[in-house]
Amino acid sequence: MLRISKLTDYGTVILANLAARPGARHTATAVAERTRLGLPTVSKLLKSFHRAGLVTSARGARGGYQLARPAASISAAEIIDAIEGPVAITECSGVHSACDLETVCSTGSAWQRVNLAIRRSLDELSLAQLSGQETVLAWRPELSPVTARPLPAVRPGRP
Amino acid sequence: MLRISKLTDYGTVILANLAARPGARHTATAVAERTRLGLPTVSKLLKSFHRAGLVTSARGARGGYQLARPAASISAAEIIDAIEGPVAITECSGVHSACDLETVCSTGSAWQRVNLAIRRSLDELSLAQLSGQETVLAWRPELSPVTARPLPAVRPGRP
DNA sequence: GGCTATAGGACTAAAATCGTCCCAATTGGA
DNA sequence: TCCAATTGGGACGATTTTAGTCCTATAGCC
Repeated sequence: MLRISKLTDYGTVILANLAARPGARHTATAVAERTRLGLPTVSKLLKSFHRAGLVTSARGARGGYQLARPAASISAAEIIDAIEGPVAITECSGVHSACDLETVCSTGSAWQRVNLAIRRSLDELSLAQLSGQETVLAWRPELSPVTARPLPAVRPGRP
Repeated sequence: MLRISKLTDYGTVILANLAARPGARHTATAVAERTRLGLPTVSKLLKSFHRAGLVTSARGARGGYQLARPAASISAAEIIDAIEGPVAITECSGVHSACDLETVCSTGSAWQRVNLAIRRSLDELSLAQLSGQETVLAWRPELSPVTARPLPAVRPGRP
């Protein structure tokens, strides 16, 4: 366990999809088609990303979304934050803890260190890396239309 | 988000409690009283720890549990594994992945690295550290009977 | 034999997550 | 100017996960 939610996982797929053509505007519908995810889901996630400032949007006809910044400068931590809120493996380990006995709670401070370590590795992982634009181990574009994601069938339970 | 479950959190409290007197045998009832957790919950968690080999047990009258190993050699990763199963932040990032297109999925391999980083920091954190036997920042024993946990009131929703 | 414990699993209740839908606001073009 | 396309925000229901309880069986001590 200790996993990111499915929504976050979808989110990375969606952002990776936008990252494939950073200059263009992408409608939620188009992204949904390319990723094989449900339109409502894609739409919802793009809204979250917009609120978090990771994508820019344009309304109306000819509207759509695009990355607000280069994929290399968007971190996995930001993606997770946008959808699930700040990373905190225990109640006490977040930045704004509800637990005011924290200074007394040695268990808490130990978890804090783990939390920081996780946070750090999440900060260091960029969308560019997640989308396979960097350090690609195996890249076979003929297997996926836009991103390097596996085919829909291998991810059971997709919408 | 990205947090361990409440049960796992309780689990560390329980193990820290056992670690306070490693030589003695502790009944589930006694641990429940000292930790202020519900007996059924404590009992269930101790069973899980027993199955995972983290504690030894003795049945019958005068029975009880005790740590199978020194607290310094039990890692946070083992505790989480015992209760939640192996750490894997995405479907694909576990050791035995269900996704056989993994070699094609560059997104997956990037998450794998994060997963390993998390795993590593969890491996390096010992129960001794979690229970405040090492690197204690603030230790005020008068505030807690056995462990360095905060008082019950500060953790809303405990059983 | 009777008391005290753990062992294992079934079961219920509560909570978080996921996915969908609806309607308002905005923009471009016929 | 009106219509079609598109995002913005939130409400809602369904599903899944997580928590917590309970019951019965088994094992050891006195």
